[in-house]
Amino acid sequence: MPELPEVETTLRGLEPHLLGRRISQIQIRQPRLRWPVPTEILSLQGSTIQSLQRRAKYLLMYTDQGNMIWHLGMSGSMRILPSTEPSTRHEHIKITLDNGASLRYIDPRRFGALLFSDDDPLQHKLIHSLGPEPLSDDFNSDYLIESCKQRSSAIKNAIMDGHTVVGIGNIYACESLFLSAINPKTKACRISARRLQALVQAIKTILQQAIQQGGTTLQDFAQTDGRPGYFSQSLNVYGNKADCPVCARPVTRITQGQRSTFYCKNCQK
DNA sequence: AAAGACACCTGTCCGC
DNA sequence: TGCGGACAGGTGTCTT
Repeated sequence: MPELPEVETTLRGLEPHLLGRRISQIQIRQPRLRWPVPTEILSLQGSTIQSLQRRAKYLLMYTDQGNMIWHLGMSGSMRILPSTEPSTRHEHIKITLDNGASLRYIDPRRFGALLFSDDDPLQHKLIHSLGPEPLSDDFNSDYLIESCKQRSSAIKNAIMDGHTVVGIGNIYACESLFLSAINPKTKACRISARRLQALVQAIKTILQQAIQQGGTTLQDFAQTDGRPGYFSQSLNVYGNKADCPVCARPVTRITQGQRSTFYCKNCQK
């Protein structure tokens, strides 16, 4: 999916089009997403969108009649289009606004979700027990050192676990470990405090840069205006497309937790 | 509590 | 060209 920078990019693209707008119609073209789209969503027709928020990789939409919790899964994206624009093959949800614009949810693999929340979406069972936001002050070296102390798993798996820190998926895990020169296979509990501090900094730097570039597009992701995410050009190891930019040796691909890991054996010890 | 495997689904790419 | 298999941004759930 869409990792944190792609969800943040989506939120920023949507905000100016949605805030204060009244929802005139909600069409569920394909209810079979990761979970069936609840029919309560339709009760938001006629409501006014008051605010948007991102928590982890969830996009929260608050209206005066209830809230929506969105997740983009592996291949989801959102676009703003004129309501007259025809729907395409994998467009599963269409929300028509009172000004002739519309929000479209597109997701070829259908691993994404749209859920309804009567009360505080931050207290939803999928969300309430998640770890800190990586760009917040709560995610700092003291915190990461403490949470790695007892962990026997590889550091890459540890930072992709949403109970440690949210928002980091396969791409940004690989890129952060490259930037901090840490071998992804190293057990979390065996990494020095100094190096974990460097990792915290690397994560914050990479995510901020990716947000500035509008995220990373591999196949499906697009910004809300249809442009791709330009951080793809800044990837150092993910995708194995080129040699290591530091030492020029080939990038290595291994499998960890059924996901591909890309790293430089020479630079990441 | 923690770690690992599996499932969900569609599309693309590569080798034969 | 066609077909089979591997692989793809995530994460809840089940099993050890």
